Amino acid sequence: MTDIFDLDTPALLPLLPPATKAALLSAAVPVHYPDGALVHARGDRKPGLSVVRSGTVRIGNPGADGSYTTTSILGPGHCFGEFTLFADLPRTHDVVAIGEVVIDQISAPRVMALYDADPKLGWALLCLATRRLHALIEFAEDLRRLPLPVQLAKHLLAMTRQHAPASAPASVALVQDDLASMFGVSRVSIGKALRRLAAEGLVEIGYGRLTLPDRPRLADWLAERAVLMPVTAGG
Amino acid sequence: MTDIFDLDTPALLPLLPPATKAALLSAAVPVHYPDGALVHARGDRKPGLSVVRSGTVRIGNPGADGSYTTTSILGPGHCFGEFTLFADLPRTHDVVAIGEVVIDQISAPRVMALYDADPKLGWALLCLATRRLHALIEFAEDLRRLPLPVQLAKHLLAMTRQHAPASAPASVALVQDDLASMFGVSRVSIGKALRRLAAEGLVEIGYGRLTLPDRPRLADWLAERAVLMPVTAGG
DNA sequence: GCATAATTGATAACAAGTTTGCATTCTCGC
DNA sequence: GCGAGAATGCAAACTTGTTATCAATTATGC
Repeated sequence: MTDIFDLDTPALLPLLPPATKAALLSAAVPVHYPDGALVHARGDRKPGLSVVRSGTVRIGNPGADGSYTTTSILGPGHCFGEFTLFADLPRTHDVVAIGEVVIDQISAPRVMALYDADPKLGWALLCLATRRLHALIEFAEDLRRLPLPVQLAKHLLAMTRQHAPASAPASVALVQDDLASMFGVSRVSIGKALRRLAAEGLVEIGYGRLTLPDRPRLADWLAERAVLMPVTAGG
Repeated sequence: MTDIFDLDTPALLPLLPPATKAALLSAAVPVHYPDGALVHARGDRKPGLSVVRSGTVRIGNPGADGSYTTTSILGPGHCFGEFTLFADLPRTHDVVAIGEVVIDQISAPRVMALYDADPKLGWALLCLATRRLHALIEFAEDLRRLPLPVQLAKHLLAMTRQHAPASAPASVALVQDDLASMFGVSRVSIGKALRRLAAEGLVEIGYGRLTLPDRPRLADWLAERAVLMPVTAGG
């Protein structure tokens, strides 16, 4: 499973033309991390771009009270570290390996050189950044306006968007605690929300697993409850 | 007053070298809008970059129930419309003029031409996008973890960051209803939160105006309550 | 000055989420 | 099979925010 919670944002590598991609990867140093290893820590100053080659990483931050907020879970082809390059910021999040992971690390000077040599890289990074920004703005808006069950349904649907065919049941391996840390609410609330969706037959609750038996119906159910007209990419 | 709620993000124009800035502005068509005019509407398809020349605009969206969420209020030098250029999205927000406004409108083809001709433009846009992304991620995190009075205090402080000297009292012209729409909460809650801050002497509540009598003390107060270590640019 | 509109304050009934503690159910390894 | 650990279900007391309504205060135009 690749992108559990990527807010439906594309990965970097597929956005790059072959030549640009090759140049980027040839400038990279692959680094192996065991399960649970800290790839970067919030506050680190060393700038650079990182691309997931294999495995998944969790992007998030521990709170002062011991709670943990997961911002994103990234799979192969996804990148992180742009903040350190363009916003002149230290690492803003902890990055932790989930299982065995290989990360292509590209130092800041090499990224800069590539940026100057090939405008396609900057273009792809801009596409990525704007799409993430958009996804995040919508997420933040949802966070403020939608009741939890609706938010939850929306994201479960987004998580399974690439599961084909679209009309078939889809299931995700997820533990309620993880959902809680993603939405910043307690497990109790997640449980309640899930059971409400389950009561309507929109999800089936399993042990460490959720199933969406009828995604088209879920989509309809969501459309009735959206506060905003949906806006999607493409014409 | 320029940027009421810009999450402390820099404007585009100051990020551009003089030559790039001149090229961009010479490709622009200045358009005048009266108070309350709709500059763009959510869902519009016409892509292009817009730069505020004078006045302020409110970026936000009406909800299905008639409520309104303000995402941002932008002053001179700030830009919007990147989503339509790089993310292949229609307008994601309504943009409404606050008072008389002049906007420099730059069509998509002209922006593309400039992007190819001058890497500095892409660089500046990347800086902007990543900083906004960062600000928004932190905002979303605050939204989930901080109690309202703390959020409020944090943003009041951010709003007055450019008021010099830093140790002097600062005041912002703001109506409680506006704050409510920014935070996506009711006016009642904003009132309560403000009165709580006022009880500690951290803010003074006026009519259509809030004053921070002792910003250093407010900063200390905030530091005690932050869930995350602060991360700032530079350094 | 004074009426009017805008803004803020206050209250009550209600909804949603939190924390805490414990019971129950499921899975996996042996 | 069965036990241990993981994951989920449930309940009670509490906190925070919401809606709705009305009162009090402050600017502003004439």
